[in-house]
Amino acid sequence: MIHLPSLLDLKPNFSIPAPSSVAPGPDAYHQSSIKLTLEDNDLWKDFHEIGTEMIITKSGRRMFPHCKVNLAGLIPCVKYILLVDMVPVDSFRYKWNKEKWEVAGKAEPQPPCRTYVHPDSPAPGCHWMKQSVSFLKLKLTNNTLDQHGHIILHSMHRYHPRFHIVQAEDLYSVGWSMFQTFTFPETSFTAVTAYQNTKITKLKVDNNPFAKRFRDEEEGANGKRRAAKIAVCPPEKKAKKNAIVKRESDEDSPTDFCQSYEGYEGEEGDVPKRKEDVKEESYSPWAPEREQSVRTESPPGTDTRDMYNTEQLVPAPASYQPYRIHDYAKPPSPESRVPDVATVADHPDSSKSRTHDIGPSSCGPQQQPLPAHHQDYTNMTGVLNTMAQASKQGVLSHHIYSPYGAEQALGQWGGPGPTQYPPPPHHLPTDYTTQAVHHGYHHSNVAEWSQYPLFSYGCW
DNA sequence: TCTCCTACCACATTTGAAATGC
DNA sequence: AGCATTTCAAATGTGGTAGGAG
Repeated sequence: MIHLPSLLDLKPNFSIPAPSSVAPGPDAYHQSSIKLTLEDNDLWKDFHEIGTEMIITKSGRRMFPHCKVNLAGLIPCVKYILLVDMVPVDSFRYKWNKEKWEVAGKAEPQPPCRTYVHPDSPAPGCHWMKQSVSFLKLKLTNNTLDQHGHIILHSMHRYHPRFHIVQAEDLYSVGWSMFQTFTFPETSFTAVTAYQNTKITKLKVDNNPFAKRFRDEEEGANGKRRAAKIAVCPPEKKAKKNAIVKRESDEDSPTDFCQSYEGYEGEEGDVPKRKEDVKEESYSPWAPEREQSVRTESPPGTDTRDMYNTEQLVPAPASYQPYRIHDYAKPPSPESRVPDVATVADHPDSSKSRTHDIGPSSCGPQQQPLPAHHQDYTNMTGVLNTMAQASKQGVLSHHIYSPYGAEQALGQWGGPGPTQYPPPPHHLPTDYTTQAVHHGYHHSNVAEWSQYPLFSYGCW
């Protein structure tokens, strides 16, 4: 069992650029070309600047903004599985005190770690790349006994989502598949059962169509309500909506979300106003964090996106240098066959028609992971050890927070009915994890990528 | 007393089936 | 008959709020 305080000590590990020798050469492996960009990045940053909060409820609550990404660089004919999980940003519990977050003690033991598998999974790369991928239906809960597969979090704790792209034919081969992980620091948030920061509440109300009735725009409750309705859902939009409805999967992230958000600028110039507020007040919801120079808002006057493009499992270093972690799947293990799809909100089988539309039949033979991967893996042994060290100290693994210890953390998957919760995969040895490597993408909100065994993190 | 959590509320949006039109 | 579009109601999601637990 890892002691929580050790996590802080490890933070420097992630601020140390890896030796350049570790960086893959230009012809390293094609996975390096995979790009994952966060949609609504500006909205996320708006929230992040204030200190994003996400409501968690017993029955499960969607995120807002919800995770929506664009993928590029995948092999069109190869099948991939997309997953999201939540990892603690640090080892603290927080409290909201006088307009800012303060550390309120050590984090509670990590609740059962769960991973949300995108319902379209598995699907060929062309499917993922043809349009944005939304995790709208992902839900957060504070109910540790949740039976619905929602992601379980602790209130008043900070988390950030990780996106995993697994090259796998099906969920049962995830255990030994190639995968890459992406994170966006601006998507970090504090799980709460009730909003603490009124600025966050306002931002949510202003941007979330479901909360439209709480907007205090145009005075006059009734007139306002009607006006808002007309503005957000004009006739042509409704027709458009109907078309969207027919589209499949979580892609359904209502376009209204984006549209209302983007269009909202026009209304009373509210968005710029908000930003001004933030600057003027030098608002700092994360005082403790800043004291540590661990992660904060973007430096002024720069394109912060590159700086956010950081693959990491702890808050980004102050330098905001982009990193990526390399690693490779462990050779297939009979015991690690079954991925933890127990945590899937919508069973992947629901990938159904839309996936099939562009299914393998149109793409020719399926490709298997390239042998080159193993070669690279071999070449990076030294780096792997470095990361393994960090992992052993709990940086990479969820279970470091587990109240059950490693074995019991695994055992958590045996809980609910077998039909809902397939057998748990085994952890892979952390020896396969690697040190972060500096990487210089220059795309806007493209996350850096990493590769390491899918089951290296504790919940698997 | 304070902090945090829960249940409930009213309202907006989403969803999908039925109705209608071409 | 088949398809596209529109309508409508149920389901779902939202933040606010009161009250309870610790």
